[in-house]
Amino acid sequence: MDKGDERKKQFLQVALDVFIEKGYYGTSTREIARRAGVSSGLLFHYFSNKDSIYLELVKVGVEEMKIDTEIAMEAPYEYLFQTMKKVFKQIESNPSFGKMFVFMDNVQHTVVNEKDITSLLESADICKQWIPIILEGQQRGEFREGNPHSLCVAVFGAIQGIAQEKVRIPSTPLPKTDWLMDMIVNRTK
Amino acid sequence: MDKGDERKKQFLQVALDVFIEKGYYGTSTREIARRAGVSSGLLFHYFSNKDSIYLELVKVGVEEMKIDTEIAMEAPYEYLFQTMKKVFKQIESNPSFGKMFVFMDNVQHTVVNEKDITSLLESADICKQWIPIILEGQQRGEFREGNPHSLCVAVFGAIQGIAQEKVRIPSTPLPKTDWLMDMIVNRTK
DNA sequence: TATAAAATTGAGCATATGCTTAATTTGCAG
DNA sequence: CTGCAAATTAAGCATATGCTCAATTTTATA
Repeated sequence: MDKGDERKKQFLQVALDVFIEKGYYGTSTREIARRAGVSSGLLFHYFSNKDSIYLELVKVGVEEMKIDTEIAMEAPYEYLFQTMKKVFKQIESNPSFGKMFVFMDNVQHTVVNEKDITSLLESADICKQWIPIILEGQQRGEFREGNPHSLCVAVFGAIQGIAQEKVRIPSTPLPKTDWLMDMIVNRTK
Repeated sequence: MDKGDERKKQFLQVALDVFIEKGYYGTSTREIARRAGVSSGLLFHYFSNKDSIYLELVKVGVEEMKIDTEIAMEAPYEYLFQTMKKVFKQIESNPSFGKMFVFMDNVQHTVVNEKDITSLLESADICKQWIPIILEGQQRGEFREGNPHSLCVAVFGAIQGIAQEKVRIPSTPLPKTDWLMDMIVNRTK
């Protein structure tokens, strides 16, 4: 394994922690370097600037947030259910997955003057991905009536909230997937 | 009305906006002053330092988050339902209420080296306030079985998520209170 | 109008930040 | 061991930040 790649990965891991704790602006390149136990100059040997570290993390996050729209459209209820289950399982077993979740939430709510990031984020907008699927689920009678955007925000807000709490307090017990499904599922059927 | 109080209120309003956009560390006293249209020196005529502006906002937020435990214990379901309704109504009609909601969420997830803030936040911990009430609701059979902490995080995560989206995109339609109640209500009864 | 208090400015100090760069160390193929 | 590329450091520059303070303007009141 390339030693340089190892370093780079280490920097990204450390940067993720600091970004979560202090946000984009509160994170200094010096602190990332310090937590990695090296000089700050080395950071700029691997990354061209602070933004590029952030951007690289955002790219990873965007990739993780992407869903398979085709499969989802075939069985909205089943897909949402399985996706939630998978996400919770990952959050439980792999701390860095939860961290990435929290990070992406912060990213969404932080104004950063970098058009690369802004455009990247549009492609990671959960609502944009999910609204068509929710609509499909409603047409099939699997999901309850109501504004799909609201439903989306409620469901994923809950997931985000849970992830946040889990990262802050790792002992937080995760909810049952059914509870969240009850928010969106059509029970009148 | 005292002119000084007016200024102070203006600073707090502006600061809330910047804190939400850029977080604690990304917010500079100069930017707050600039957005208020005055020199940065004036800011320190009204506030002793940056932390004290932040702290004052946190205090307002904590006050708004407090619930009346006694009434809540008497009728958990009804209280949660009414509280949610009130919160949504306020978010819809009063933008600064929604902002404060988002701000308090950011505050919870930002590490700030100020013990005053840390201790203040403990008293504003939503889960600490709600878990006993959820337990009471479960004993009465109004709320479903399951870990109260999980239930709490799920419900309030959803509310937070909705508030976030509403502040970022004011046209976001709010969900029906019933949807969120379905997450926690006992439907087997 | 005179005067004191309050409001406001703008320059500036000490420190922190993003980033560069020349110099030094490390690791390794020949 | 030698030599060379990659890894790493440390100093430093330009700028931004939190905050102070003396000086100026505005306001109010007698």
